Amino acid sequence: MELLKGLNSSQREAVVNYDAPSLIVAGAGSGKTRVLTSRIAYMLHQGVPAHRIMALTFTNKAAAEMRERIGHMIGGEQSRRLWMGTFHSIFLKILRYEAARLGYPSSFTIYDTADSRNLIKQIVREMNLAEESYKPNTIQARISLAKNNLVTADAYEANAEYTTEDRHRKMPAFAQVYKEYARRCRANAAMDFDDMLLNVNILLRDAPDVLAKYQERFQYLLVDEYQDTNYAQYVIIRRLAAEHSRVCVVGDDAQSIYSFRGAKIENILRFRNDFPDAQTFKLEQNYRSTQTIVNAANSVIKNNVNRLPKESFSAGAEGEKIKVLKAYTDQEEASMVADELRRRVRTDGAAWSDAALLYRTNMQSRVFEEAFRRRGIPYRIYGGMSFYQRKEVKDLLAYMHLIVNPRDNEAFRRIVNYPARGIGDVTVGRLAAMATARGVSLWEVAAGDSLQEAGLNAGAAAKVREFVELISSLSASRAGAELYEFGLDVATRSGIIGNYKMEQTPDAQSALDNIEELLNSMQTFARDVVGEMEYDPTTGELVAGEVAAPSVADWLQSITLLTDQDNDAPEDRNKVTLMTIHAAKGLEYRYVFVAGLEENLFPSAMSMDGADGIEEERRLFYVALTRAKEVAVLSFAATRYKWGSMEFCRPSRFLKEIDRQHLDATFDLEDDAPKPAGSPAWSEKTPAWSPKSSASSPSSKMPSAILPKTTRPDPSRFRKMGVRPAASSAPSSDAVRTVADSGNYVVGQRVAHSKFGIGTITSVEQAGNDHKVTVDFDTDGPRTLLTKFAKLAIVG
DNA sequence: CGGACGAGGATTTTT
DNA sequence: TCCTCGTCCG
Repeated sequence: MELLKGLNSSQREAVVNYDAPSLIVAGAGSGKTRVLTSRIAYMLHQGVPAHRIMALTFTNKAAAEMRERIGHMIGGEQSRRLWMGTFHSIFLKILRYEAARLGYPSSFTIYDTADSRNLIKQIVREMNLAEESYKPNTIQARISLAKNNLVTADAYEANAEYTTEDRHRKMPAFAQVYKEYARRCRANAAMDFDDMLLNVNILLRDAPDVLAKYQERFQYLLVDEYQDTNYAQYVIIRRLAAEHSRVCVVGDDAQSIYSFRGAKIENILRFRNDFPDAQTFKLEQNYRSTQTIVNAANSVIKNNVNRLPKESFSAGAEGEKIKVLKAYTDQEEASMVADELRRRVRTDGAAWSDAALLYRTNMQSRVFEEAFRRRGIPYRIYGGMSFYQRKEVKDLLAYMHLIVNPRDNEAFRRIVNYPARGIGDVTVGRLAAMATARGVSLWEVAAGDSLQEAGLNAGAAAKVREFVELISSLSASRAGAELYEFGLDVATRSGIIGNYKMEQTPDAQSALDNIEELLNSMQTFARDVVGEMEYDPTTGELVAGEVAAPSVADWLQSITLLTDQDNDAPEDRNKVTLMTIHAAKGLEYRYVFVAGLEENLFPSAMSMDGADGIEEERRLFYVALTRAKEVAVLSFAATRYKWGSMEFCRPSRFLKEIDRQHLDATFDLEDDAPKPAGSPAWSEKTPAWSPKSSASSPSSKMPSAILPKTTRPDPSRFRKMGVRPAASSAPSSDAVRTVADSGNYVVGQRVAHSKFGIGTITSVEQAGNDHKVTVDFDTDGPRTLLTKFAKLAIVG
């Protein structure tokens, strides 16, 4: 049969035996995605209705790719009806649909990590707790851990073990903070990431009819990257599968790298206990990498105790030995890596995009950026500040959130005085006091007629009313308007655009670029969604036909869980990829460079106090190595700058764990005497879900997302295309100004956009001081753009 | 009330 | 080193 062609025998077994619980243990590069997509396609082919299948993936990108591949195999009509996505995005749909059962409006807001940390900070302040011992990050991590283990605030408070532990950790009031946090989220009609999973569990536990409905609906469950699911996700699966589902989980215990986020490797280790009649399929042949790389990776991972027996092998070429680069400083490391990379790519005639540089922490990227830039090596960085976490984007989104969900107090606070409109802390404090007293939202107080009673003077009250007026009128205009029009309306009338335009700085311009990008995404979304079929989440039946016009709420929903990936901008092609190893999961490159192989960096210092921690770091190293198809190069430095001061480093123990026969090192690793191994004694009686002491100081940064460092158009592009930059709101040369002011935007004019390419203007409209033009792009279709954003260039 | 400036603190990984 | 928070002044 066509679908099974080219599969090896174990892959084929894993595909055709779809009617019983299955554990597919898939080593790195073993064709896991292929098996998963083939299995689904095969099921569809055998007559399983698409709407009976739920496939859970680790990222949205993975889901999109699988959907596309299945579409090719079996047809888009069916693949579109599959429920495929991350736990969060799939269950968000169900949560919106069933929100009422949980006492939420279906328009509830989703708080990202920054939102929830702000709220925690505020609560700690309000409760007058010592900020030294109640660090927001610590609190957040602990709340997250509790939720991931399905411990609600009330359950937490009632558990003496937890509260005793909190007293020891000098946070006796933690349970109260947790309770208040949960209360406030609910009052704001908001859920954080962890709430989504927790609430799904509550829903499935407390609403038997809902449970039965979805059990009936989803009779086939597939879970990818099962080794990285947490307890909450595990219970969801068990609940849904309890009636008659066939669960198929796919994963590799050797690649479990998310325990800091609550992932439980035990889920995959114990699958066969949970489903005693499960069949196991092992995919051990690695089709990705050379024998050297696979064997080297095996030699490292065998140092882990906690693992499923499995030996992956490669039938490919033996390949080059793994080169190890030793540098004296982190700067030199960057230079050596950059030189080596350039040499490889050039001599092999490879593309820059064939190479990736992986590191343990985001902060390591900086020196490499410099080294690459100096050599003119094109690169792109995944990670760092995500697009959706930029201030200007969050501000604009806060307006939309407040409009969609007026109960969202956090959104209210964020924008009530941004851009500055004279509503200060004192005023907000008075509003908040009354809101608390009356048990209503800030918005309700602000929009009510008790401003005077709240203690506001006439001036403050007038400003608040003006703000209320603004939001109300924006809210009213949303009904008739197109998505993009509405977004533009918000950005303009809120004063955000004007505010940045006044600044006339590069930062402000970049903020404007980002706002434009956001507005463009509304346009793209609207265009993509219109005409899509709409299906009932419960039955999978076609609802009312095609989606006519998406709402703001639809759009917000689509972006809240959109984190990274997806943003494959065309200008990012043929560049070296720089990213953390975590971000590299699931990807592959011909050349992989892994930098910073030093004790306390990789393995990270934070992981040193337990055997589990080191094993996870080792798995992370395993993941890093197995990203390489042909060549792996490892590097480390003897000294490294940290917080401005120099530190000495020893080579990572992982280097020594690699079988020497696979290494090409011009020096003796043993020269640098390894530190005595960390004591393996870790506490025996921590509660199953309880954080180890180290787990409570998580990062304050939340990187993710891949955006090019700057989104500014590269001027050289214009030169090459024989065009010149047009209207710019930034200070610009006279020549440029002339182009803009002389109204060169006329119908029929050919123009270039840094992202959408070249197109023809089909309409021009005056919009205040600016022009609103519609451009029919040659490759990308028609779009409405504002010339004030200054990304259009006149061609010719 | 809002902006500018200075000091001090922080860095593991992210759906 | 860089970013965030707090304080001070207009």
